[in-house]
Amino acid sequence: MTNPDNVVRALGALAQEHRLAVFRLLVQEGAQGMAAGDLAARIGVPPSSMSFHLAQLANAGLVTQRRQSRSIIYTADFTAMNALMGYLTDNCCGGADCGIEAAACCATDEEARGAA
Amino acid sequence: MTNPDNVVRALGALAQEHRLAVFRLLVQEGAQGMAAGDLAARIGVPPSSMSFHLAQLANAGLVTQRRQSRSIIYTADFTAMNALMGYLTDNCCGGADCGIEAAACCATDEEARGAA
DNA sequence: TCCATATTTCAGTATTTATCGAAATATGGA
DNA sequence: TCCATATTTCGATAAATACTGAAATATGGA
Repeated sequence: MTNPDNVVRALGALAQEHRLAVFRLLVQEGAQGMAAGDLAARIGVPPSSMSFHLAQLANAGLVTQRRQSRSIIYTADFTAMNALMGYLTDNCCGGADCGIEAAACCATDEEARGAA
Repeated sequence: MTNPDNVVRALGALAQEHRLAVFRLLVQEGAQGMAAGDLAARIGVPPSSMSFHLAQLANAGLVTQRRQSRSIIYTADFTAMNALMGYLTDNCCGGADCGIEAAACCATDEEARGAA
């Protein structure tokens, strides 16, 4: 996530009403995640549209997916999210002491997927 | 910056190679900021293109501008940037204790503009 | 006033993106 | 195997965005 292309792709993925809502929902769900169909119902878009949006988020590395029986569960990738925010604030104010903090949100993605 | 529309606009503004580079440059410049023409030269795009991109960033509230003689100096709006990041991580993991930190980067915008 | 510098607006074109119904694919269970 | 559920892919259309040269606007100084 440390190269401009990936960051642009991630920001572009989030720069859309429905995808932003999906991502925030997944961030709030945490490691549990949510199935594609549930997301479609919750956000209020047809399954095919949700699939399109989820593909963009996944392509951008912002969400991961796992199959659970017939459903595909999507989970926010917190590591990617933190890297994204770190990129935006990188070397803030030329490195002067200005109180910047690298946001560390939630568990790492490996933990979120229950890799334990 | 706390409503989805504004956030989408801000993310869309950053989701473009040149604008992302401009914003990061301004973040690194801090309160000093940089003139539109200098930005165009530094990024390597024609002045008219830079103007287009700066307008998008300004419209999204990510940068502010001030005139200094014949030049227009652009400065990153750190307050907006922090609000943006806060929006993405809002209620992370359902509010469970997961180590989330609201990133506080650099000075507030008022301070950055030298309102003292 | 006149000129040089700095930036923005305009116009036209090419590219990308969002949308969603219908059809295709994949899984689980009887 | 056959059916129901869950998701994705396809196809076509509408809308938004990026790009940049030329012209317009604004400022500062002689």
